[in-house]
Amino acid sequence: MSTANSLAVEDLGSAAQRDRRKRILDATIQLASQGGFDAVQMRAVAERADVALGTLYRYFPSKIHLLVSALQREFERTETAMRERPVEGDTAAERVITALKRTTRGMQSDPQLTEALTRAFMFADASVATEIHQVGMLLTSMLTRAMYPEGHDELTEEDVAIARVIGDVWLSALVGWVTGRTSAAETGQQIEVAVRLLLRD
Amino acid sequence: MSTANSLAVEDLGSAAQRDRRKRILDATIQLASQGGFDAVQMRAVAERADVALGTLYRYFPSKIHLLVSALQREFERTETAMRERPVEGDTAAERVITALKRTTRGMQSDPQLTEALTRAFMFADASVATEIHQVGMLLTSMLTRAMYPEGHDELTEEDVAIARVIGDVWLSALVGWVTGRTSAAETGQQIEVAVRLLLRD
DNA sequence: TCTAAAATAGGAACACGTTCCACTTTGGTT
DNA sequence: AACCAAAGTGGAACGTGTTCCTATTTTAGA
Repeated sequence: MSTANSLAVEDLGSAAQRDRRKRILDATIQLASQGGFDAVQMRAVAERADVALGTLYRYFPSKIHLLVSALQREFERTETAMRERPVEGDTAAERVITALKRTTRGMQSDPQLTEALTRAFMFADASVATEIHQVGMLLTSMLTRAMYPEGHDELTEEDVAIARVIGDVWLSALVGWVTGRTSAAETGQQIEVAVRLLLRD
Repeated sequence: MSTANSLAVEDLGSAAQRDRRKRILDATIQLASQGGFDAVQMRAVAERADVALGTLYRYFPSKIHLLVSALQREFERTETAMRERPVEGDTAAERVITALKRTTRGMQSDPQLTEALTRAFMFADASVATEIHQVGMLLTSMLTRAMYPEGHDELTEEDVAIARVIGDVWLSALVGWVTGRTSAAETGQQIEVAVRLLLRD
């Protein structure tokens, strides 16, 4: 869209557009935080972001896109934080467990928000593939970094496979918790067991 | 509800009620099979099942309940079939892989239906906990039976944990496939890798 | 500075899940 | 056989995601 000066893959447009986008995502997170998935109503988001409904749909073509994009932004924050302050621990298993539990605890401290973002993620269809993929990459990279903190560039296929399996379990556990099928403690257990099964060294 | 003669946990009511329930689930599966999640519209289900909209809601309090109940019925069929013709294979890993691939292939032969049922399952909230739990039990029992075909009654906690992790991976893989993020081949790969990581003996 | 194109505002309209209501039918009890 | 409570019918109505349209404002380029 903008004629020059696009930094990379992402072209965020003018400052005004970046600002609108930010306002929309902020409004989304606020509403989700207060009332979960159902409270994120497109008219409410538009109003709170001080934007017309049509504009909201120009930026995000559906409620699911909107929520998954919000998830992506939150997740990028988490990933940055984790990169700045890496987890400690003697074994890969310990570090991964610590990293996941830290993240999980963060999410569980805002249950409504987590519910909204997780449900959106799980409900997303093919049209959201791009955003979903990015979130998946972030998760995998977070996990492999916890496995090999010192920039090992020797990631075997097995390493990546393990990270992906752990990611799957974590997502399932999160869904279980979000939908009230498992307690926070059980969620932690579930992750810990899986990691120990996969990373025994 | 019925005064006497309730066999067990499930009380399915009179023959007419069983028949209505069956007609509704049949209609659901037909519509899902043709057009996926979006095509399962409550008015359309009611019409095809020859039932009033209010009656449909009396039997199934929401679209999600309806679809998850349909999933449950389908899954029970699968589980029975698998019980009658157990998978063969020398190791637990082989048998589990075969069982999952067989099931996956069955689901992939009706993509729209699978999409509808899987999305409903992932979107379900706490109010569907009962049905979800039953499906989870079916899946775990299918997996442990593949792991120990000859009625081993010595299921350790680790065995169950492994089965659960495999189930999680399978679900994630299925979601990935349903939402067009991964191909059928990749889905099989993903499952196979996970099982081999977890069941190396 | 002026102008055409793009973006936004504001809001009506539509679709589908869900609820509700008035009326009718059914099935078991007396 | 008459009766009553439960179940079912048919359809209106409501909420929220989504689409669409016109008028206005902003932006980029000549």
